[in-house]
Amino acid sequence: MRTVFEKTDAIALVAEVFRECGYEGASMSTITARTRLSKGSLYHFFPGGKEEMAAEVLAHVDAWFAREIFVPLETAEPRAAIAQMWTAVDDYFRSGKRICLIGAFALDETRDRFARPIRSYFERWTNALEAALICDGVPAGHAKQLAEDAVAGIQGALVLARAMADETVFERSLPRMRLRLASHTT
Amino acid sequence: MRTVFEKTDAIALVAEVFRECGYEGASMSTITARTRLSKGSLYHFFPGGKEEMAAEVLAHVDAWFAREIFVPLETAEPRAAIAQMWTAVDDYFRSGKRICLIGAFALDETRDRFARPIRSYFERWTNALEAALICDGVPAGHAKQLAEDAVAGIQGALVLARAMADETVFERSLPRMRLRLASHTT
DNA sequence: GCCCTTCTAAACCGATCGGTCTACAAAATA
DNA sequence: TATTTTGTAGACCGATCGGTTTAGAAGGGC
Repeated sequence: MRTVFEKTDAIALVAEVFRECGYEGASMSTITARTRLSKGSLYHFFPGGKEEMAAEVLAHVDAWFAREIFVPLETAEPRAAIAQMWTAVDDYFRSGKRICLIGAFALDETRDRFARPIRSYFERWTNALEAALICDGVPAGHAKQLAEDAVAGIQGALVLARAMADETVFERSLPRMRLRLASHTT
Repeated sequence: MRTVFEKTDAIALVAEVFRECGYEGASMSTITARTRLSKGSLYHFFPGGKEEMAAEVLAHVDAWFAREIFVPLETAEPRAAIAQMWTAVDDYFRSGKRICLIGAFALDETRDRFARPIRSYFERWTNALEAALICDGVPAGHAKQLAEDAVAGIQGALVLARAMADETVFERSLPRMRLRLASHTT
């Protein structure tokens, strides 16, 4: 039997393995086992091996956030864009059952390998949110800190939810952060 | 030449390697290289190998937090204990240059290996902070959420600081969280 | 002095690592 | 149908993995 995949499918499958195991924890054998893709297929799609897989996965995640969150924050009406951000975040992280792959990569030494994409993901997110807040009337000095608090709060809620193996932590935390942020624009 | 170590020294050295590389990223050769401890020494102190090293490191970290943060929160006067918590946190994470090893372990599959200690570390922290807040007059329904927000906020600030390679993120974030928490007890 | 415990050093082991290669099946092109 | 392109399967490679073992140096008790 022969199942044919597209590269896009491969990226999504591999992403889930990296998300669960981390970069070092995801060996080629776990990747092949969990994705059901043979080494042949993987090296066909990613000639550069594990490093290329991770790089493309990071780019794929970044593209999703850019489309669903960053671009709206940068270009759309601020209130609507911020509302969209919270629902997209809740969607993406499946109410805390999924973690942020880019945040996870940032913690150990794999950060050094992918410093640029990791950094630009978080910088674009906080900058876009800051701009939207300013556009919505928040004082400039205040907006940057609120934006950082929101993004950091999301990351922290994911860590806590996973550490306690209790997704309700994330579910309860997200609406509170949303209200707290909103309270500064009204 | 022969340098003699105590087990306590070994734990502290190994802890730093796990903190920087993660569990899977810290191979025996990186551990021996960075700690300057030979395999012989390591397996003398930790007959159970890597897994035992990590377990003892987790216990060591937990003991530090218990002494400096959890016990004060559980037994001392609430305001003073909470103040002590913020300074201890700032101390421990060296203003964001260090990450939380237990938080990092929680993100990938090494969480499954050490689920119990990881979970109990965060549960004790949030529970102790919640109790101190209630003792200080915060409504019971409110206190748990404030406690979770504070602990998650710390973890998130560490992720963000490291992702952006900018320790000022943590330095600026911590006092804000401190004020926010304090504002609920006055 | 002596022994015995404690601790270090490194050679060594099978297993697994990331990565390469050959062989070939299925679609696409013609 | 013949040919080329695209993708799959898995044997295979040297390097490194976590772990074991042997050998011996340092220090304390006698």
